[in-house]
Amino acid sequence: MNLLETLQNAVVKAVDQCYGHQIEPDQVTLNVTRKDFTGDYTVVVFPFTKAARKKPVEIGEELGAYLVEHVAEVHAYNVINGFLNLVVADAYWSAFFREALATEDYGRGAPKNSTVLVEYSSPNTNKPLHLGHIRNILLGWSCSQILTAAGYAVNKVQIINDRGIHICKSMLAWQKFGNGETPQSTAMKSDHFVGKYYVRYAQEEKAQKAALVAAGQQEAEPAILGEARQLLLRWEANDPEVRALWEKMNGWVYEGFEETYRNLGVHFDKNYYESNTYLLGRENVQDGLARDIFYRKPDGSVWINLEAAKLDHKLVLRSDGTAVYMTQDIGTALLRYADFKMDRCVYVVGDEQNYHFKVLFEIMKRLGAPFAEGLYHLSYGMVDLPSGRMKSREGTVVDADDLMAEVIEEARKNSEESGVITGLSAVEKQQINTQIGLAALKFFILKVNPQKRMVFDPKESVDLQGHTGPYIQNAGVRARSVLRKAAQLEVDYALAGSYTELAVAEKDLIALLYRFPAVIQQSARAYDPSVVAAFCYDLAKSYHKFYHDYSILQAETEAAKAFRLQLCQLIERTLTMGMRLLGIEMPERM
RNA sequence: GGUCCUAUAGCUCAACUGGAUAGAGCAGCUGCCUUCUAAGCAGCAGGUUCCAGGUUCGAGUCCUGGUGGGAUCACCA
Repeated sequence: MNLLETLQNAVVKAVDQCYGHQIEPDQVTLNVTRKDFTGDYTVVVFPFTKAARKKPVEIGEELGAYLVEHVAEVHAYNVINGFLNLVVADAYWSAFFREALATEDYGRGAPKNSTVLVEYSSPNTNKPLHLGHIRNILLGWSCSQILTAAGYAVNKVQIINDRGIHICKSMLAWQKFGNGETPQSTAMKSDHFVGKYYVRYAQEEKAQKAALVAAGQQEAEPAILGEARQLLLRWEANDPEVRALWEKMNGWVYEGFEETYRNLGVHFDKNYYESNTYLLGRENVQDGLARDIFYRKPDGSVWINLEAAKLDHKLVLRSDGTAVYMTQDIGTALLRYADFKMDRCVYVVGDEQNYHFKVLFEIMKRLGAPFAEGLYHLSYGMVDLPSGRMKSREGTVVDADDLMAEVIEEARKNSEESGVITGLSAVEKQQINTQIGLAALKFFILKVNPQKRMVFDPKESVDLQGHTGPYIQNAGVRARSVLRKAAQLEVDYALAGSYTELAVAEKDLIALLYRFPAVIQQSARAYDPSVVAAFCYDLAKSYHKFYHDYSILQAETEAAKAFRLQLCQLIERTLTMGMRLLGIEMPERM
């Protein structure tokens, strides 16, 4: 039983003993005591006033006295207004600390025997990844890591939108204007290379459109659009030549994506491709039709009536019998179940698709899919620039690769200024600058609640001071530095156990570390990495202050030194793990 | 128009299921490197939590009604 439960149960018992009133443990409001008051946990006593028929302060006194007397973990109490602050015994914190220190992967939850599928990224293959994808990818990766740490078996997948008119446009432009050039011959990153032809297509279409307008034919369609459509038809008819070109160009895109993923430090367990899944789902719809889950209109199209779920009627098969997006998603979900037998499935997709997923989940429920209750849309808001929305037309789209290069370059400049790593090799420097730059970028994005639309200021994202990834890395680096020095000394760690008079700062750090496993669970429950991000920042901040105020290697006694070094160890491990859950590496020095 | 999301310091963000005096960072101003890494620490200043009602011992948080911002409501994906 953890401390919170122990205290809650103790309060239940105290209320029963003192007032003969029965309550449930979850009716006890127990908060972490705010900084300005003494204590570790606070019981809100207002809810007991009716049962006790006494003033809140009196109740607090009585409950506090009872708890101190009967509960070993409660060492002291004080009452302010209707709040009963409990001071947890140092002995409890010390015992916890020793146990946590001895736990290799402190923070990790017990295996839950439950499988979660996380779908994220899911790009189109016509252009390179941009800032919006970065938020998606970081959220997806981080959630996967957090769910894993919470005890779930996690599989990461993406579905690649590799078919459709968009890729045909790139193909067409390459055929027309490419003169056979390749990513190799132009030394371009291959997804950017393909993206270049998508842009080239758009230019051509615009030019043709302008020519038509000039000729007074506003309504006419640019010839090149017809050609692109023709290409799509040939693709659908399995034309070998078109398929070969399609495979070549998509191959280039995948190569480029892989590089970006690698640089971001993420990967997938399985890729799904729309060219394989876009025909899926029709049989499931036929099946559902037979079970009267769907209905057919006179024109042959198939629909579902979701009015009972406060949604609309939704089309699931066109009148010509072909699949729509929804059909495909139904089929893909069932295919994935066949592949992974997941209990839950998380879709990391932008919030413009909220309605789509509401409908999808409702349909899966009605189809009786075994995982239907475990479907979750991790919906995130768009990333705006200080100047407003990113618009490809205005060229304000922030490219993922450029952005990463930029933050790393900023880290490099700062490293040179600080001079700490001047002695290292070029490779080591590069590694450290990469770690720092990416930390800045990743933390900047992940510290924000996913649900909210966020403003991304490139200038601010390369900040390395304050509420940032590098600030947290720096706390870890300081701890490592001390530990490195300690390794050169004779330290008798057996003495740590005799250090029992904890300073407030030390106890606060332990109390913070104590929350780590619960933070991981909460973050997993909410599918929200910002919970872990906030924790890492809190811990780093407390450690920085501790580091400033207390001497570790020159501690007053050998026992204090041994204890503080162990404290540094556990903090370093916890920060490293917490940051890893965000996809952020900890550098050795900085 | 219907539905959903959102509004907190000059700016970017916090505030666990309703709990104490709404917190951080940035930007601005002051201090602290002869001592374990100053990418740090300490301090000053900055708020009618969009508005109006309501529920409650207690509301940034819940309810109702407004206002601003956004998304969505395709035989597109």
